Amino acid sequence: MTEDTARRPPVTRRGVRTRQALVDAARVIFERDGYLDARLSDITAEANCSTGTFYTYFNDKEEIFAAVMEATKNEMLHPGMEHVDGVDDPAAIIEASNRAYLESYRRNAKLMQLLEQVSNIDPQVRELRRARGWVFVERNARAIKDLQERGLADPDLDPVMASRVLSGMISRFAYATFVLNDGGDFEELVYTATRLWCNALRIDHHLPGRDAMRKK
Amino acid sequence: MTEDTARRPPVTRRGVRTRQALVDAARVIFERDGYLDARLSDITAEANCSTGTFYTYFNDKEEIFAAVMEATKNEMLHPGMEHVDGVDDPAAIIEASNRAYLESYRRNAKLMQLLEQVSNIDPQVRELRRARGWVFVERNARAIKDLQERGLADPDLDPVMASRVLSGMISRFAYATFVLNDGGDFEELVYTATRLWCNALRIDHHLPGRDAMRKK
Amino acid sequence: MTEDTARRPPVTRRGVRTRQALVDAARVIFERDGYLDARLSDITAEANCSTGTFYTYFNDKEEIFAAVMEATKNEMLHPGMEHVDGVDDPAAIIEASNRAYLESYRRNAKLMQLLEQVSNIDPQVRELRRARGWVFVERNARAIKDLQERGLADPDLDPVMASRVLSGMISRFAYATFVLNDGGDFEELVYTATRLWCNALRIDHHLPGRDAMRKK
Amino acid sequence: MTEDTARRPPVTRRGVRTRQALVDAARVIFERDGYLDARLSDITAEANCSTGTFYTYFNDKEEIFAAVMEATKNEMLHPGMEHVDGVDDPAAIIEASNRAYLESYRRNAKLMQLLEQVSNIDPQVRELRRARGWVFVERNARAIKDLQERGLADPDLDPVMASRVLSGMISRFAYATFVLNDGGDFEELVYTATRLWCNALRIDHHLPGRDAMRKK
DNA sequence: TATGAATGAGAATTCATTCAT
DNA sequence: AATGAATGAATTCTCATTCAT
Repeated sequence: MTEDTARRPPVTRRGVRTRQALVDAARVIFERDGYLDARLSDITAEANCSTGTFYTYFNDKEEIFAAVMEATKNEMLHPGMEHVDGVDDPAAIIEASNRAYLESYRRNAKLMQLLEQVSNIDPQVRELRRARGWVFVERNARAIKDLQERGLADPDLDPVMASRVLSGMISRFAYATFVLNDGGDFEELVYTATRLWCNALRIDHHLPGRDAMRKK
Repeated sequence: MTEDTARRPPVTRRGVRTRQALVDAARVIFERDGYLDARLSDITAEANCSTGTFYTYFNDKEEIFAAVMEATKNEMLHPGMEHVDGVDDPAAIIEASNRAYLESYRRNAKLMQLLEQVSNIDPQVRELRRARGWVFVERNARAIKDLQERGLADPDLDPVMASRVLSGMISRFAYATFVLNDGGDFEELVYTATRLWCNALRIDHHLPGRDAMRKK
Repeated sequence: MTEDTARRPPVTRRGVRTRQALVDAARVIFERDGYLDARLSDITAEANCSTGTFYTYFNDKEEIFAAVMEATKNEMLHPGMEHVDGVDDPAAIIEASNRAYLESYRRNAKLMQLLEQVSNIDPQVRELRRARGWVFVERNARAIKDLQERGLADPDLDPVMASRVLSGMISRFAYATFVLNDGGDFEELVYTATRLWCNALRIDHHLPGRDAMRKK
Repeated sequence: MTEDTARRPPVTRRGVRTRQALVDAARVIFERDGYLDARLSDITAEANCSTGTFYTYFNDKEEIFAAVMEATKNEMLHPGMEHVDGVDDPAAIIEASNRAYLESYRRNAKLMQLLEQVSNIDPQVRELRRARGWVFVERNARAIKDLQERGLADPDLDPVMASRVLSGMISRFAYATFVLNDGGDFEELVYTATRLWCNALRIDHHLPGRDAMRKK
C-alpha cells in the first residue's frame, strides 16, 4: 500500500552500502535542518553520492524520511508499563516505565521533534506516529485493566480511554520538556509523572513523599 | 533588533481596514490550505488587494501568521481552573474548567491545528505557543496550590510541575480528539479528563460513576 | 531642455523648506547607499516627509540627483591654474592649483565617487561631468597657452590637448587616491603631481628637490 | 569565507561547454545592454539554456560578470613600458608602450567601459580593477626606476608615485577618448601621450616636432 | 549502478509612481 | 502642500526530478 512505486531494494553489496549511506546522511541532514529545509542535494552530498543516485533507492523526500524512521524504530519504540522481573508493586512498575520512556525521549529528542514536525505535514507520517502511539496506549491499557481486575485501580475508568489520556500526558510532557525545553530536574519529572499517574488510577500506593523520592 | 524591516501599523482608517482584510483573508486561506500551501497571492486575492499591498503591512508569511494568531488571541486564551461563582466544590470547578477548555478547543480546532503545525516550523511561533501554554499552566498551578493549602489536594506534588503535566494532558487530549479525530463522546471526554485530573490531585471528590455522568 | 516636465519651484516658504529638506536628505542617502541602492522612500523618510511629497518637487531619482549636484556645485567647482595674487612663478601657481584641487577632491570624495558612479549610468549626468571637467580643461589650456606665448612652456604641445591630458591626469589620480584609496602622503601627492605637470610642459622651473618640498 | 555558495566548476566536457556558452553569452549581453540592464534570462536565452542552468555555475550577475572579466583577462592585461627588442631609445620604448596600450584599449573599449561602470557598483569588481591597474603601475614604476638609475630620467621623482600618476594619465586619456568619444586623431593621441610622458620624466629625448610625427 | 548536468514551473519580492483624502 | 495607502509589472531564484552517458 505504501510501497506502490518504491524502488526495489538493493541487490548488490555496493547497493546496500549506498542506500545505507543515504539513510544515515538523511538522518544527519533532517536533524540539522529540519524536514522542510533539508534538500535532497544536501543529503546526497552528505552521503558522498550524486543526486541521481538518490532516485535509485527512493522516490522522494517522504520516502527517505520513512526509511529514516524505519531505521530508528528500535530507538523510538518506547517501553511501556510492563512487568519488571521480580517486582510486583504497581507504583514501582509505573515509575520504571515512566523513567524509561522519559529517558528514551530525552535521548532521541531531535528525532521526536522531527517526527512531530513531519506528522503535521505528511499524512503518512501522521499515521505512523499514531500507530506508534497506539502500541504504547494499548500496552498501558492492558496493564490498567489488569490492575482494575486485581482491585488495585479505580474501576470507574475505561481502561483504553484512561490509557489514552495518561499515555498522551506523558508524551506531551516529554515533548514540552525535551523539545520545547521547558526544563526541570529529571528525577522530579519522573516523580511527578509517576505520582500523578498513580493517583489518577487511584492506585493504593504507599508512595513516599517527594523529598524521600528525590534522595534516590 | 529582530524588527529590522517591520512594517509600521496603519494610521488611516483605510489602512486599518486593509490590514484587517488581509488578516481575515489569511485566516481563511490558512485554515483552508494549511500554512505551507498557502500562497501570499491567494491571501491578497481573498483580501481583494494587490500583492504589493501585502508588503505594506507584513514582511512575509510568518509575520501575517503571527498577526492572525494575535487577532485570535481572545478566542484561544483558554479558560483555566478558576473560581466559578457560587460554586466551591473543587471537582465541579475542575469539570467546568475542562469542559470550557475542550469546548474552546473544539470551536477553534482548525486554528489549533495550524498553531501546532507552524510551531513545528517557525521558532517564533513555537515561542508563542509555549508562552500561551504557560499562561494556562500558571493559572492552574495557582489553583492547585490553593487546593493544597486548603488541605484538599495531594500536598506531595509541586504545584507548577503538576500543573505542567496535567495542563499538557488536557491539551494533548484535546489535540488528539479534535485535530487527529480520535473520536469519543464529548461528555465522556469531559468526564474522563475531570476524573483523571481529580484523581491525580487526590481531590477528595464524591464523583458519580461513569453512567450517571453520561446521562447529563 | 532638461527642465521639460520639472515641477515648478516652490512658492511658499514651507515649500522651499520641504524641497531643501529633500535635497539634503538625498545627499545623505546617496552618500550612504550609493545611487542605485538609494530608495526614494529612504530619502523621504530622512527628510521627514511622505513619499507623495517627493513628487511635488521632483519627477524621479535622476532629477533629485541633479538637484543634489546643483546644490553642491560650489563645493565641486575645482580651482584651476589661475593667477595667484603677487605670485608669478609658474611652478608655484601650478602647485597651488594642484593642492587646491586635491584638497577639494579629498573633502568631497564621497560626492565625487557618486558623480563617477552615476555618470556611468545616466547620460545626463555624464554630460554634467564632462561639462564640469571641461571648465577645468579650458582654464588650464588658457594658462598653458599663456606660458607658451611667454616662452616658458614647450611650444610643441597643443594647449587644449595637453590640458585635457594633464587635467585628466590629476582628476584620475585624485580618484584613485581618494575614492579607490590608493593612499599616499598628501604632500608627496602634491609634489609629484606638480613636478610631473611642470616637467610635462617643460616649464623652466627651478624646482627644489623632493626633500626640500616635503619640509614645507 | 566569501565563497559560501560558490558553484563548483564543471567536471564533464558537456559542463565545460555549457559554462563557456554562458560566459560568452554574458559578454554579448553585457556589451549590448550594459551591466544594469542585462537580465539573467537574456543571458541564458543567448546561451540556449534554461534559467536554472545559470545557477549551476553562478550565483548571480556579479559572479558571471567576474567570470567574463576573468575570461578576457589576456585581452585586457595591457602591455606596459617594457623592453622592445633591439631598441634602446627610451622615448621609442615609451611611444611603443603607449601605442600598444591605446590600441588595446580601443579594441576592448566596450569591455573597458563595462569594467568602469561595474567597478562603481560592485566593490569586488572595484578591487579587480584596482589590482589590474597596479600590475600596470608596478611595471612602469620598474621602468622608471631603471631609467633613473641610468641617469636618463628625473631623479627627484618617486618611481611608484610617478608611475601612479602617469599610468593613470594614460588610462584616463584612453577612457575619455574611446569610451566618452572625446575624439582626436589616433596618431596625435599617441604623440601627445608620449611627449607628455617623456617630458614629465625629463627624458632627454630628441623628439621630432608635432608635424613630423603626424606624417608617420 | 552511478553520475552530474539540464530543466522549468512557480512563488516571493521590490519599489517607483499614482491618487484619493 | 502634504499625506500615506495602493498598485503591479518585472525579475530573480529554488530545487525536485529527469536523463544521457
